Amino acid sequence: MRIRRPPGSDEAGKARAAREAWRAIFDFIVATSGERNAALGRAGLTPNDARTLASIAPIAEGRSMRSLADEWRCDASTVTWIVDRLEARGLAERRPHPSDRRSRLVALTPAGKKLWSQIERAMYRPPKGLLELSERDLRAMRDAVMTLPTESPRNARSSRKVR
Amino acid sequence: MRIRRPPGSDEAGKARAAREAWRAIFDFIVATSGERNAALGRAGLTPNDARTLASIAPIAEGRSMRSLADEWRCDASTVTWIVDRLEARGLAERRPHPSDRRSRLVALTPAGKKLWSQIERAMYRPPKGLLELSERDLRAMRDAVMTLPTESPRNARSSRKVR
DNA sequence: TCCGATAGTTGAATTAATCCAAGCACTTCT
DNA sequence: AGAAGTGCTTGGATTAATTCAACTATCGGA
Repeated sequence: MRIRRPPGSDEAGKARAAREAWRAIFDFIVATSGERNAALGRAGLTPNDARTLASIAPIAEGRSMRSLADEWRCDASTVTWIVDRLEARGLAERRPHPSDRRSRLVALTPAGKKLWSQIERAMYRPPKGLLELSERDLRAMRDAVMTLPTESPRNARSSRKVR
Repeated sequence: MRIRRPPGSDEAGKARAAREAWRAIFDFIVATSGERNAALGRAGLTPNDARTLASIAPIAEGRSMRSLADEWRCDASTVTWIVDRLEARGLAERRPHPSDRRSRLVALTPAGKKLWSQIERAMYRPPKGLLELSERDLRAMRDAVMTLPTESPRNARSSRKVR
């Protein structure tokens, strides 16, 4: 039995386009992940380290350990361990919280900021394969993809007050 | 000093479109990676396990340990360890190589195939945010992105004969 | 002023992932 | 046939990541 589709846009068509687009993107991401991981490795960072830098970098004053544990849904002691490592390498530092003496704010050191900006540049460099697309396609893609919801992982959905 | 650009399409514009597109895609991937990792976790798989399943699944007869070590650029004993784990869970099995008795072919068991097909489905399900795009944008994106070079990581660039 | 929550650390334990060195079994080259 | 090379496993070691339990210091409400 054939389904009669309305002449304009139909949901099935949209879902199908999304599915096909996502599949292609996902495969491309997987295919190019090697380059990015290698870049991290060259910088002496684990993927975890990179995630940590990414979480800390946007907030210059620093973020509490607690807020990191909430964002990553891990035990507080895991954060202690992760930050210890970064601190030992001079990439991050603990600062006193201005109003709560229990809390410590984790912020990047100048060295940490510098390294992170390098990493960021490497991650944001389009993989070579992308440049094989036509300019027309790239523009269309850019216009579409730039309207994607950002939903920063930083603004975590938590009942606790973050920061 | 201004650069005079040809009237039609210019390289700088293309590079810029690529850069902006990639950045948006990359951010989206990062923002949605939590869901996918959670799906893996629910299946009791590490990211590494998933990579392994993905490497083995496409070749029904099985792949030699050596070819996996080459693909992942790791020590042979690491592959032994990884396959041991999968085998202990009944997801993969070692079979004799038909012509070289030193070699063993690693293949998925029926349970492994089943689990992998579930994982694959979960990975290829478009994240909710993607559906917020208009059908028009999704189609444009799909059409662009489907011409992306696949460059399967399976056909590794190695001087050794793989398989 | 207490007392219960909260922030963070420490110590001990576990699991994943990885390497290297040795060794065995088998293949291939001369 | 012998020697050299290849495929894989074992044993030992290391590092990353993570948890839980116990503890200290501090905050905040009744």
